Amino acid sequence: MGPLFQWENAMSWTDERVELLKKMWGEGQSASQIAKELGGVTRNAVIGKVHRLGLSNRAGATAGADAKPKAKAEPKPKAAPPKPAAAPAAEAAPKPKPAPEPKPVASTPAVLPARKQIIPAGQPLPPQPSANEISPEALARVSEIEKKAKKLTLMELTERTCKWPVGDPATDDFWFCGLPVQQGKPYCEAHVGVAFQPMSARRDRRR
DNA sequence: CCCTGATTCGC
DNA sequence: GCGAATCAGG
Repeated sequence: MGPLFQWENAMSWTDERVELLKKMWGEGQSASQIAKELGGVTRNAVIGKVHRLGLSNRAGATAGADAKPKAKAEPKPKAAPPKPAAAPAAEAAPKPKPAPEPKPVASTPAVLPARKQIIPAGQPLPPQPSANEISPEALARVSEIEKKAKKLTLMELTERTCKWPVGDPATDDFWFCGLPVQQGKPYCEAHVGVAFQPMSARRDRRR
């Protein structure tokens, strides 16, 4: 018995796994994401497989014409093998780069510098979500993630932890989200959603 | 620091 | 064929 999904005894590159790999890679997913999804493999493994499959170039998969003007990685002369450098010299392909990731273009300079006058130093700053109508869905998401929040203290925050404050700083029911931040952002994905509003859902409610 | 893919080479 | 180690760039 063991009706659970088998790891094929060795996580080999089965047809299905390869298909998923191709699918995700085609969708622009990163190797690490694919590896995580597949499980049992590292991103290196994924990248290696991707190359072996010959779909290294996501944007320039021009079959039959592999352009590799890059010949790096050779600071380790272990044997100094001969390198028949091919000279493709065919760089005229514009980079379409589908970019499946929606970029709401947050022009907002973060929410941090509110009143630098009262901020001693090294204090993250409390955004304080309010006076704003956030999407109900976003709020719901936030409420949900707050349950999973790590509830870190100010000192426990790092560059990679969500700095979204929850609760009242004057009470002991105050903590920071602490979930993994979205790269480049000070908050986790959910909180980024409410922190950076692309300006919408703004109903001019004139009483 | 984190991330990304690219490449090499021993297995 | 596989993927860890390494490299290189963002």
